[in-house]
Formats: sequence, structure tokens, C-alpha cells
Amino acid sequence: MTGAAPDDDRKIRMPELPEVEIYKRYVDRHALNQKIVSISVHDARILSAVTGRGLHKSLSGSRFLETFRHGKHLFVRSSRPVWLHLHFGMSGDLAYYKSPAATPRFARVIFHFAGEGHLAYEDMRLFGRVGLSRDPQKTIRERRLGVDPLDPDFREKDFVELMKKRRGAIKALLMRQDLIAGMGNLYVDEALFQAGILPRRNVQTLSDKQLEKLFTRARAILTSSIRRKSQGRGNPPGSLIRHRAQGDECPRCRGMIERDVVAGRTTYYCHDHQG
DNA sequence: AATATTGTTCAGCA
DNA sequence: GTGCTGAACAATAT
Repeated sequence: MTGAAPDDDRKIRMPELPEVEIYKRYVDRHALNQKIVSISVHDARILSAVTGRGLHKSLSGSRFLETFRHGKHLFVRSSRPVWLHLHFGMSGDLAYYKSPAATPRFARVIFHFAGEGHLAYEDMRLFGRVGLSRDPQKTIRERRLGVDPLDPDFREKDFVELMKKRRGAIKALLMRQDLIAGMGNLYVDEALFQAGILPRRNVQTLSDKQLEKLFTRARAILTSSIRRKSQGRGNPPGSLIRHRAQGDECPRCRGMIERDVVAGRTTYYCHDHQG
């Protein structure tokens, strides 16, 4: 989907909330209101609770009408009473193209539109899922997804209340999709970096003010990432995402970036200004 | 050729 | 119930 990616994003393109929001806009721009003439499943392992035949029967002949994102999940409403449900795992992506010669190498499911358009769901590592949902809100409940951090009804004080009920490392909590849906390893590290909080800090040792700041920073990072990506730009100078390497200089102080495993994931942080 | 990587889920343990 | 760790999944880069 992404054409010429900025240098700093070449290796880092995990589908977290901002990336999925970009996928949503990509579908909005390219794939709505066209008749789906057929669907080809190149690898059925990507399908969730549906067969290739079932997908074809449900959606062929219909059109995609609108999209809805919750956390890292994308729902696409069909002109029939069913939604396409996409999760992008670690390497999922979308590609809309005209010539069959442009079919992506790792295309797993392809929607063929009347005319000459094709929308491919591609996923090299097959950790993503393609399925159907009769009711996205119901699917969100069943999957036990927490609130979307960009939901305007979810305020700083709600975040503080949510976190104060918990114990354990703040990073582990921010990663949990059943509490807050949408943040992954990279954006959690970035938010903690910008809020000056070490990933291992126990949530119970953080003040209300620190938690508020953390959420404010997290939300600002997510929205600015969406804005920058939609403009074809990469991550801003001074962001940790551009310095995810042990021994790099901290982009905001004289410290060094350190690497560790927190909440089971490789974690980068600056021990000088994160406390 | 072995290792690290990455999101999600789940089993096992304190 | 809660939190933590490690495994499993797939495929690639180093």
C-alpha cells in the first residue's frame, strides 16, 4: 500500500492503530462502491471462522459501503447485512491495483471489482486474519477489546481510573488490548519515552498527574502519526521510533538508548530522562 | 545454520 | 481472580 516510504519507516511498519487508520482511509479512497465480482483466496490459513467459499457467497455481487476502525481492527460494511473484518497481525497490508501484474507477492485474499480494480489483503507472516462480522460492536465485545484511545468520550480521567485499578508494569498494561485497544510495542515505547516514564514502572507508583500526561502524550502521538503518515511522511525527528537501537544516542537528552525485555517484548528506553 | 523479530492467545505457575 | 513468563504461530533478515 505504501509506496515510497521515508527512510526511517522502511523497516518499521507494524500495523498498530495509526497504520490501521491509514488502511481505513485507503479503503475509503479506493475500494468503496464498486461491485465485487469475485474473491480469490490464495491462502486459506488467513481466514477466520469462514471458508473461501463462504466469503465468496457472502460478498460476491455486493459492494463495500463504509469502514469502521476500532483499535487495530478494521471493519468494512458490505451492501449486504455483513461486514468484512480485517486484522493485520504483524505484517498485514492492503494494495489496490489495476493490472494483475501488480499482484503483491504475499497476497492472501483478493477482492476483484467490476472494471479492472483489485484489492489485495497481503500478509507475509500470516498472523493477520480475514473474516466476517454481522455486527462490529458485537464482535468487539466478543473479542473483549477495550476502548479505542482516540474515542473522544474516553477522557484523561477515565484512563487514570482504568489504570489505577491495575497493578504491574505500565508497559504491560498499555499493551493489553482488552484495556486500551490499538497500541503495540512501538507506540507504547514511544508514549513512555515522551512521558518520561520507564516501561517497568509499576502503575501503582505513578501519580494521577503522570498518568494524565502519559495518556495525553499517547493520544497526541497516535493522532500526529496518522496525520504524518497520511501526508506520506515518516516519524518525526526526536521520536524514539527513529532510534530503536541499543547504543543510539537519546534524541532528547545526552543519555543512551537501552534495550531490555519488558512484558515479553523487546523494549527500548532512555534511562536518563525516563524515570 | 542458528537467532531475533513481531501481535495475539493460551497454558502453567505464584 | 490477577499478573507474569514462555510457547506457539510464519517467514524473513542477518
